[in-house]
Amino acid sequence: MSNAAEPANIMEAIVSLAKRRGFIYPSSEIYGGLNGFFDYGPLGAELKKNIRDCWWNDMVRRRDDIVGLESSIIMHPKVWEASGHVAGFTDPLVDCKVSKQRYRADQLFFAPVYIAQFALGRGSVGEASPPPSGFTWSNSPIFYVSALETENVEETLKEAAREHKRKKSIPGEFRLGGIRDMTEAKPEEIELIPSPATGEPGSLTEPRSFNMMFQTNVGAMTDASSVAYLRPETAQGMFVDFKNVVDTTRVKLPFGIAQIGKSFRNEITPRNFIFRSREFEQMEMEYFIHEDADWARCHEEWIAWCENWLKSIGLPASHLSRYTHPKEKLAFYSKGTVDIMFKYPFGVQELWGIAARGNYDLTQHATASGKPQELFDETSKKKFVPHVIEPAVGVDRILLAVLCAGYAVEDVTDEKGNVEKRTVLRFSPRIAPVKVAVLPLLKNKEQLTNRAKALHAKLQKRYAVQYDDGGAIGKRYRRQDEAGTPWCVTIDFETIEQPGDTFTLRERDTMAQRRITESELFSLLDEHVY
RNA sequence: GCGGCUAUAGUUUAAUGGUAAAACCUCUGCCUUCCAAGCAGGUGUCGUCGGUUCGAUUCCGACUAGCCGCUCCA
Repeated sequence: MSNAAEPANIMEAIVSLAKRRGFIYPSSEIYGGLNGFFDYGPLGAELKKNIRDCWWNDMVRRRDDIVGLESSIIMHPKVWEASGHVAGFTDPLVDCKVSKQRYRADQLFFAPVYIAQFALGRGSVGEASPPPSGFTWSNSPIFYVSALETENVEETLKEAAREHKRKKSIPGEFRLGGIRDMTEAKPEEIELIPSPATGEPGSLTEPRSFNMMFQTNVGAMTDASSVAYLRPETAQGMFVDFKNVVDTTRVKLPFGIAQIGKSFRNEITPRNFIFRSREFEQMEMEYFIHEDADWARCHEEWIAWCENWLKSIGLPASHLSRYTHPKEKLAFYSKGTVDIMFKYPFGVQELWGIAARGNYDLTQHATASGKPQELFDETSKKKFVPHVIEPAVGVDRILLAVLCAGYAVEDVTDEKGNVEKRTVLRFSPRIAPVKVAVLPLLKNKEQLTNRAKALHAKLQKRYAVQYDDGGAIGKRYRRQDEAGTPWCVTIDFETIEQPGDTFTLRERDTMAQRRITESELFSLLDEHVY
């Protein structure tokens, strides 16, 4: 059961297998591909659908307190203003071309420096304190200084100015012009501002803003009034439709609204296969609770629920861990966020975020829309805005996790003692793209193929199954191993010659074989596929 | 967006300034009584565009995509 693949190459092997077996293709490949986008092939589409269905069934259908929703991908642009995405998604960045350092423009401060000189010119500049008698300030800045955001930016900048004066032997008093950050720099100033890394000007780029929301235009006109965004998260749909759900579905606190759907983020660096892509699918649920409810307990319950759900689709507990966001890094409205982490081959990464968001979102939308988002408390006779616990997970990240966790290359020793490699994807039967493969032992015996086709047709009504009569039986077993099919049933001579109508059931993980009847097979599937 | 490395069949890899090879996979046929058997066939515009050259898959440049490191990840 050893994992023969080198850890360093394991992602490469998984990407290669995913392509070869039809799980995942690069998007638009015949045109050279498109960075950050992927297509799901026949097996990938089944796998992904199964993950969605498991989640939807467990989260919505098998609970009495959660209802489903499908909101539109393009929503009113004001939704994203209220949610903070229009402002908060813009992170202008500045690069230093020499040191290759990158800074957030709003965290990189600069100031022009003026030097006292004899009063030869036409008066002082700016709003500075009066110059010493007999001197006036230089008309234009002699040089610029810069500093990263610290507790005392002004002092740091002054220190930098003193240092520069000393190095360049510039005499006289100095004063700083207004301190600004790089987002406020004029184009002609960029060249003059020194890089914090080198201390020399000329290497900084203009601030470039990376708003991660994809923009489009709605309607025939392409102007400012038609701008709309592809949603960067599905959550806002649940908040915006909160009152609709409350008014039309008889839900009572605590209750949740769940949604599965595509979201879009123009990521600067898509990386790690489908882990961070620009078009991805989210499964989010907003669980609304009373403002006086014990949110911390509810939060913990949802974290545990999510962990158990991940285990139920076959992710090993050994690969799961928790990361609690430090208080000081939380958004001001957040009471706490815990990420369930997964040990991917490329590192331990965020899989499922469970955030206690207070009533921030509903309050924002109430303010922005002018429509109160309140419920009435019959006990206290007061209106209140519910708080929310939000478990948010990416389908694609789960799919990658089950691919990585299930992938194994084993050494198999045959009867003659030869060691061969067996590649297998150990998907849980719940999510496996193919539940069972139906194989006639031999292709050229009609009795076998007829019985096999009949069984296949019967299974096909309820389950994703495959019929395969190509090549030797061993090869077909291995082919199903690579597709992650948990069981194969082989129609052999015992099936048609012995009483009992039994088949060979071959298990993927152990390669063990046993006899099984048709009704036993259906019971087996019924037990494990739900 | 920056730096380094890379791009040959579906996959993994060769060779070569004179238009390419192997294995595996896949498909068709034959054969095959339980773990990638065998035989016979089929499937390739060397990522794209341009430059140098009599001639470029090979050398150069740009672009696109991938990997690694920065950066980013509300």
